[in-house]
Amino acid sequence: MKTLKIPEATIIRLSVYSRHLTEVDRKGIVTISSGDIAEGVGVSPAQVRKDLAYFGEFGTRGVGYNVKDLHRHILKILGLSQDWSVSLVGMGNLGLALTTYKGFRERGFIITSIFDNDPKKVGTVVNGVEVMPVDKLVEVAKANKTQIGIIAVPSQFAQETADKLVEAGVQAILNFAPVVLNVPPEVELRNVDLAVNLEVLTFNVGTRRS
Amino acid sequence: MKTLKIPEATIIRLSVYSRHLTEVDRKGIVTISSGDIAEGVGVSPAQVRKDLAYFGEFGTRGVGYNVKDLHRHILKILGLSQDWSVSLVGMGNLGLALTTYKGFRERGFIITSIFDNDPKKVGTVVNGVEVMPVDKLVEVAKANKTQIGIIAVPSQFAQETADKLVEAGVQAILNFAPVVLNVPPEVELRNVDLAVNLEVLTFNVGTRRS
DNA sequence: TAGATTGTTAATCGATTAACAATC
DNA sequence: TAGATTGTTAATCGATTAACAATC
Repeated sequence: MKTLKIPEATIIRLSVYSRHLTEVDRKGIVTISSGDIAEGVGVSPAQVRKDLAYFGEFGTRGVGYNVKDLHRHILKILGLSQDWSVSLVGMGNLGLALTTYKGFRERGFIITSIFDNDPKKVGTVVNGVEVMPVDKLVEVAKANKTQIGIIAVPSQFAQETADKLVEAGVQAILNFAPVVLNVPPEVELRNVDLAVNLEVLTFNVGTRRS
Repeated sequence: MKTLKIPEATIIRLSVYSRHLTEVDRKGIVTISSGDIAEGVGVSPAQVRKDLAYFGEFGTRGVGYNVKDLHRHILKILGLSQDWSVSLVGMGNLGLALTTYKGFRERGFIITSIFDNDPKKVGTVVNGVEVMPVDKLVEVAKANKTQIGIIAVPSQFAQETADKLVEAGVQAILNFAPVVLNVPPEVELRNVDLAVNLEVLTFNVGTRRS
């Protein structure tokens, strides 16, 4: 098995293709070409074929790709042929939104524990999961074999939360706090910065030739 | 003024530098080198200098950059030396989280109108802004000179929401629905897909040599 | 066979890194 | 002046696009 370096942009697009294939499959369409996929998601056909080619040969020349088959392959590639146990830390408005976000469960991300330090929140049940004090994080997340931690706490508590998640043995962390976190290299870290997205927009608006 | 094409990655990093400079300035530090910034945000010093060089010469050789001065310049570049009037559509849990998100107001993004079609939500006041029916969107957003629209509605309503925002004359749209939207080229569009972020993580976890 | 579409290579384009002259 | 650090160029690395042979 060759381990070519895969561009992250390719992974993001695979995720988008996959969602598109869900739609296409729902419509009962059996076969799809790279051109069809490309049109559906707004990239070039060559890009679609190139992205898929990193992982194997999934199509038939002259015909295209079998929708169900390709979809299965992409889900497998993305690691979505299994469920993932997720721990969410921080039950503010963002935490609540993430907990109830349909897109997570649909893709196999199951929130199995929730932590917050607010005594008013501890003990309440959100989406079927009881909110526990952050003190319990390491113990509970370990016991649950939690694989992914989501940080939705205020920035000043983000690093200590990350430390606890690492101690609990998570493999990956998704961080919504706009700070740079330090985690050991064996833990995958990804940052989502909501304000940055608006700032890219305002930069683009500002530099538009008009 | 030369209009070199600026990488989007540069814009994202400028946003990160800017947030770091807020911290540094708060500590009372007056001068900072590209190496200090680099260390603070986890990139290389050359990258910092290159990013800044797209926009001018902000430092002093042998000395570094004046913190306040550089910060002001970056904010100006990002279009943050003015406030932006933002309209939020969809007052679900995500909409609520976005409305109360401190990071937006801090950076000059002011949510001036909120729309939802749920009669139970219409008329309520969230963070000082009254929720209005989506029917009113075009009229109200126009009257407010709304510049940015945020889409936080279920996927199946995302395109019609985008259409209304375009009709209202917004310059940019931030879309949280995991669908591909069509908007005219003069409207800037950016998609935030929360599930994709988790999928990049699970892909990386799955392909780790271990 | 003729038409269609993949998989893959080569060419192009773009972004990052390294190195260093300029200069405070 | 000596030391430090920028701004910028050249070299490297990586990703996208175009083209086309393979093949259904």
